[in-house]
Amino acid sequence: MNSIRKLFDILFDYYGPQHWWPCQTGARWEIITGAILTQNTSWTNVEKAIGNLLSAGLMSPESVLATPDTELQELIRPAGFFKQKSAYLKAMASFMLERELAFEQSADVWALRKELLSVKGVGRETADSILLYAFNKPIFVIDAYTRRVAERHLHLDGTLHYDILQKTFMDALPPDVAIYNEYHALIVALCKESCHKTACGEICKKIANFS
DNA sequence: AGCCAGGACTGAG
DNA sequence: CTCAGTCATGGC
Repeated sequence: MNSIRKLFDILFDYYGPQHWWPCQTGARWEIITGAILTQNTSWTNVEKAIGNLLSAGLMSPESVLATPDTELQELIRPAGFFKQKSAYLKAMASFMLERELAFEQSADVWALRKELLSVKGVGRETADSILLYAFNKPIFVIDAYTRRVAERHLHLDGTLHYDILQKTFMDALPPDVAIYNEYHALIVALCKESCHKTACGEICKKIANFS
């Protein structure tokens, strides 16, 4: 058993299933919207922006594209970087209108990833989050939390290149959407409980026993 | 009063 | 390819 799998087992045993992505409607476009709005931004701010969009009846690619930039920017303002992100949302909305069906049908995850990376505003993490949580494709998401946990609990170099770190996790795990989905969610759960605090909680002691 | 949050783009070297 | 500068709000 490798330590990456062990950590998953410990976290799953401790926290249980997380049923991500955090979402009001569960709609695919809301997941995609959240993935873009949360770029370098706390989730509480993203929730406000998403709430504004829902209240305004603008939670779909079509309605977003039909909204003037300045109006869209006001709605997503709480999520920060609102000028950039309004453009990113529209770019992604156009892309979805064009490619959503093809994405549902294709099993070539890496080809889909490459396509997503060509959309303005979509980097590696955003692309992988969309693939995993909006389309249920088997790909592992690396983010700031993952890097923190990798360094702190798995003795890995948290500054490794995204693709390298991603491959490290994927090679150590079964190619299973449910596992990739849960693992990332569990890492977030762990970080929200203890990684920001100076003192580690009970869970960190359990992890320490193995590593 | 700063510092930072579930990044990505751009330009420079 | 690596690196700094830029983008912006809200919570602590």
